[in-house]
Amino acid sequence: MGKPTRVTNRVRALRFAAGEMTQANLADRVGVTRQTVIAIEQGRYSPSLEMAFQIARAFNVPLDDVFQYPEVK
Amino acid sequence: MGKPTRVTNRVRALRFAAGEMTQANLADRVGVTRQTVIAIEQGRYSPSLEMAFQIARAFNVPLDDVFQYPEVK
DNA sequence: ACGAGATGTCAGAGATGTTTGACATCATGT
DNA sequence: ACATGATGTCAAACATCTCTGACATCTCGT
Repeated sequence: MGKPTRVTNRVRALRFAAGEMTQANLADRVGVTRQTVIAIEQGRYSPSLEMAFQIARAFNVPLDDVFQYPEVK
Repeated sequence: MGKPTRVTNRVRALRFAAGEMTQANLADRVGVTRQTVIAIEQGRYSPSLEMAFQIARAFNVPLDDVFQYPEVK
């Protein structure tokens, strides 16, 4: 619905790297719904800052490891 | 309006540190309105991830230098 | 063949973030 | 005294993000 975001992320990769972590697992850990995880993995929109922090924490990595913002506009 | 956020920020400090940067200046640079800058500086809500990235870029610092997320919940 | 788990789609309702515009206060300089 | 710029408040419209729930597809194990 929203305009596609410029922010990219490595959520899916990190999730697999973390072992048997499913979308539902991650959603639980972060405290959001599976829908939201799906939408983010697909880059349909960028999450709120709070959620971005929580996701990074779920993987125990800094925020910049999960989300990237392209150089210029 | 929104529930107060857990995310804290150093926008105001960075703005002063950057010299004569006013709220309106920053808002322009980042592409948002002055209202939004005010609300964020006051911690009334946390910005979107995109905006957080843009703000960090406006100050030429990493995102974690501007926004912090407290340890636990 | 069947059931269960993981991923995905769709649509609508609800919550949060952003804009617009009008106006108030304080400090500064002329 | 007046004008200007910087900061702040308020309220309502608007945009974006998140949730709920129902359902489809694929894979895997039994």
